Amino acid sequence: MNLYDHTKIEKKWQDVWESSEPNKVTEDNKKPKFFALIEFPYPSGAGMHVGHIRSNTAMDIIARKRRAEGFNVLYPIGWDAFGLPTENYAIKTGIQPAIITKENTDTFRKQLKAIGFSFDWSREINTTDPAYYKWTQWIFLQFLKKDLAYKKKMTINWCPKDLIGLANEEVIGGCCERCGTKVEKKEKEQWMLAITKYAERLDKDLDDTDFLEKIKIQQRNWIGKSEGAEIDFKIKGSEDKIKVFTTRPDTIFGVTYLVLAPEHTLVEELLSKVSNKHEVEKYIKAVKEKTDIERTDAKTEKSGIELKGISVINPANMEAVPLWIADYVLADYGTGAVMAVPVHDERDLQFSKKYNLPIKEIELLDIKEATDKYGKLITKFKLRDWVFSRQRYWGEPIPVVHCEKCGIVPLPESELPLELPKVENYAPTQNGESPLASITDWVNTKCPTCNGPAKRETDTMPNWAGSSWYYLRYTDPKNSKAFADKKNLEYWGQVDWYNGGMEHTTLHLLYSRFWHKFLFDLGLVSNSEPYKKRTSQGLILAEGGAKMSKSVGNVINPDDIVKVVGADTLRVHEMFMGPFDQAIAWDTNTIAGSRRFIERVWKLHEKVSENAKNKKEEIAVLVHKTIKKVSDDIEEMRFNTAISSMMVLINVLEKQENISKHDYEVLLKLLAPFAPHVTEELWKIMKNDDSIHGGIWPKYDPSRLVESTVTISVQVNGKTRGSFISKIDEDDENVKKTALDMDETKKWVGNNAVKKVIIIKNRLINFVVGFP
RNA sequence: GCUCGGGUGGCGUAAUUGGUAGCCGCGUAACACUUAAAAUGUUAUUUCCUUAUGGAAGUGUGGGUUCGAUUCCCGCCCCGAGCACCA
Repeated sequence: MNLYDHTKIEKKWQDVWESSEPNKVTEDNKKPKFFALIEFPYPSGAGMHVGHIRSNTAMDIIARKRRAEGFNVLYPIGWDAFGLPTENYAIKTGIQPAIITKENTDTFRKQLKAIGFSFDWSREINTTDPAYYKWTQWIFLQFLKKDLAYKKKMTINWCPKDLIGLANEEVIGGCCERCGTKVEKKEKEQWMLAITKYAERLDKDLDDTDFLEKIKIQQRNWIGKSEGAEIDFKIKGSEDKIKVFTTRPDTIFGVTYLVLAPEHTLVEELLSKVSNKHEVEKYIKAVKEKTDIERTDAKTEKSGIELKGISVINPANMEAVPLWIADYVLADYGTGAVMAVPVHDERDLQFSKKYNLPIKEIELLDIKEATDKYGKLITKFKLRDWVFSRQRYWGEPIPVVHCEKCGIVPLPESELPLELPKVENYAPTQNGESPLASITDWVNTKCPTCNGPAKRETDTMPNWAGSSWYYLRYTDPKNSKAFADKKNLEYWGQVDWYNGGMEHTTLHLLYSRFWHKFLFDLGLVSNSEPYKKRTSQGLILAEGGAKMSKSVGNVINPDDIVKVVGADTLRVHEMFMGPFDQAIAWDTNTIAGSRRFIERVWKLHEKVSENAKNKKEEIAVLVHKTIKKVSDDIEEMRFNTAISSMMVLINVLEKQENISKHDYEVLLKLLAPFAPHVTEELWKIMKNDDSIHGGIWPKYDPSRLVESTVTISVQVNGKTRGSFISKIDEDDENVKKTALDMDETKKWVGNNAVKKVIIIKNRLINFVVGFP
């Protein structure tokens, strides 16, 4: 018989699928729909990562199973292609980012096709395609119309190496997420999106989703909803009040001083009345010079200064307490002012000790009563508005102009897409302007309203923009009249299952939920949540457990693996390595096991016999059990144990003299989503005309999951001393009698009195005896 | 510090959710096939004591509940991820 030749088989079927497009879907109302989604990749120059394969294969298995279950499955793919690495490469080489992107997507497409994913390639999208980003810009204009996009002068996180402003989410431990450089502060006018307006719903609506619990928790922590009281403290001898926010109004009698953030708007007003004005000004200046990291690190010692000559009145006991400003109070959370209760707050305690402020012991009030009596109930969020500007070239141009007369004027929708102009030099400028600023004939334009001279906005959008709505575009990727046709949006509805990385939980996942809710409010989509279910895969680390990185040189190239053992083996291996949701170190040596498994499946077809005489109950039961196990495990993403159970089955089948066509084909069907090429080939060898991937998912008979005999374990005082084979559901008395007859039982029970007998049906019997 | 995970053979892991701990795979050893090697197949493989037989210990650690605990409860130690002066 012929040997298993993965190169030949995989090439053969990939060619067939390329021309016949079996996974191209249309909106077919006769079938239930299933929308499977993976995060579309950023087509980096490094090519595909084995981590992509882990996520893609998992959803591919689910998509293929759903097809076999009769669903109309949309499993699309595209490119999230705007971004810094491409731009930096362009700066270095002078090659246009669009050309680099084209090369990279070509490579990725080729690599993905070589793994045999069942994507609908006819719906491929690319965020850098003007026909696509036309609609990203269009959605931005809708935000602008609803005043949810606005410009704000603010201190931004500035990366001095990448010369770019970063969103809070992109600052990791005070450093740039991309290059690790320490982030600095810079004053800049920025475009903002008012995600905080949606904070309440983004938090609450998680209740209705089927996201993994840890994903919900992480989003909730990020949104940071907290309920507390807003309480007014009057400034003594003035009508002015200071509003503080506290979650502990019950501690109000313990207030010994009040603290304002150094940036609090009241500070400037109060300065004239302060007796130590000079010192206070000096202190504020010093704080502002500190970087965010120095300022917000909980470990650095707190500092502050008293506003001498000013005191505030505690509304609970009318006591006058001093007013301070301190760097541990944040201007942009709550009201920027806190009441300090050293007995109940660790930070206030530290501060009090440092500056010798009094510490007052108190009895707590009822939290509800205190809120009603002294203030009002209020909800605050940690979530901040989204900094939406980037001073870079390779992003969607923000479609507005600045007119001297009319101010900020949105481009008319008819002028979309506003395409990126070709430039010579992609490098950002030292003064923080986008490279677009230097293209004067593009920048200088006419105001759409008054026709007078105007300048185009030169900031571009962050690369989270295009990915905030891409799944909607898949439903109707070529539409030029709308971002997608209403009918298609309705047909595909919510994404049924979205798998991706945990690192996107507080960025992409939250941003896209926000955009979706906005579109829902405009009546453009019919669900308020984009994703029904969200799961995530664990990282694949390099051998030894370090992160894979190009600079360390420990990156595994999937092409090399495919060449040697084939795509089917690589897919099975990545699913078999370990639990899907846990990080795991790559180990090239163990691939041999997955390869052997596929070779054994291949070889087994020689044992298939039309008149196989195996009517063994043991095998029939095992086949039913395996169908159940594999089916259930795929739903729970326990791919490792699904494969393990197929291995158990083949270990038994191999030992038979011959096997039935039926049993073999069940194995092939179960394996098909994991290893689509080899199973299709074997399906044809079994003389089937149809495709294995179009067929019917195997069913099991629940009544045939157990054998007629079971092994009963015999324990004495909870220790296993022997076992025997019994009829299933044997009468307790008979089980007891058999067990007592055994030599092992006699030996361990001895002459001791049996105090108690515990029988677990079909599993064990335990004799509890008194010790001598 | 807070919030989530996790700790089981030489290694990756599994365990019907309280019921024979170690399935499946890797590796290792011996044997078969071979002139030989590779591949493949067979057998063994938690550790310790024991000639076999047979014992004992054993799921990070210390307690507890139970006839019985990897699983449940309490305390502690390590590892990973996320957040972090959020009042």
